[in-house]
Amino acid sequence: MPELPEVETVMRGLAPHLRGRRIARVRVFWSKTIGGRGEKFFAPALRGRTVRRLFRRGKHVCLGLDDRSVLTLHLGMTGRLLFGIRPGHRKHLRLEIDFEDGTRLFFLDPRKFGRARIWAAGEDLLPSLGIEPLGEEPVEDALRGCRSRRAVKTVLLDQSLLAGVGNIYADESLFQARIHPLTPAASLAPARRRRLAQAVVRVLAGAIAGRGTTLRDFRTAEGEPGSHQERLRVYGRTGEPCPACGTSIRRDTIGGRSSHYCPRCQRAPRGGCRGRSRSG
DNA sequence: AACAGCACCTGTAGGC
DNA sequence: TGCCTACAGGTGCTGT
Repeated sequence: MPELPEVETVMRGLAPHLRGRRIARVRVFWSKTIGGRGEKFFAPALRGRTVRRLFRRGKHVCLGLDDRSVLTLHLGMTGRLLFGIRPGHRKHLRLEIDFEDGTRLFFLDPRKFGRARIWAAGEDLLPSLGIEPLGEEPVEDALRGCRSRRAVKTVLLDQSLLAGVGNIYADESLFQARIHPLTPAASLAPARRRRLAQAVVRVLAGAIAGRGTTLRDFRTAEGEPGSHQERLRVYGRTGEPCPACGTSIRRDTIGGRSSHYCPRCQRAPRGGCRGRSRSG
């Protein structure tokens, strides 16, 4: 569910409530939610710590603590971070963090794909992640450095290249850049590569402005849905007319993920779409 | 190296 | 109503 814009929105909602707060108690209700050194280490490492700052890295919400350790929270597909929950949501409660001032943070996660992990002071934080698409390093450079013949859609989802792009925004970016999702990444001409890089940045920034996309589960830290779903052009619009040319939006499975695109605006790559390469 | 397939999980929507 | 299947915003492992 949550991609970069949703995680950014959650983090921004949490920050004013958590900054400067001291952790009083941590309760784990589903042990597999805890990564790293595991559940036994988790609560003792957090108790008594004060949250200094919140930030986001890829799809992780990060809490920087006063001992310079970092708590990272990944929401998986259905994770929510809320300050209050309804009785019906109790069964999805995986983690609860109580602060000394009475603030209570609930981590709900029906599908249990979410993870919480502590990174020790000085430890390399989330080392497998690539660049931040909205950070200093240009997305275009990251794409240029990618020599892969994999489908560009698959490459956009590769967190070790661009951290934070998920299925919705990969499809939306490719549509905006008018690039077919099966185009081999390394075959993108410089102009199209630049167009794609610009599209990724624009799409992500636009989604943050809309406080994220709520298809079903996503909620801000205040419990409110995002609004960006209204602005999606192809994702989840299979069979609807393309907003640019009216052609029916297609949905194919690429790299195991549903992929939505306009077959007219996003032309198939030369040599066919299946990516079958001849050797030589 | 790259890729497909599946595992991890639960909930919901749609067809019958 | 119930049963069944398909599908879901993510990631990580295994085998080919």
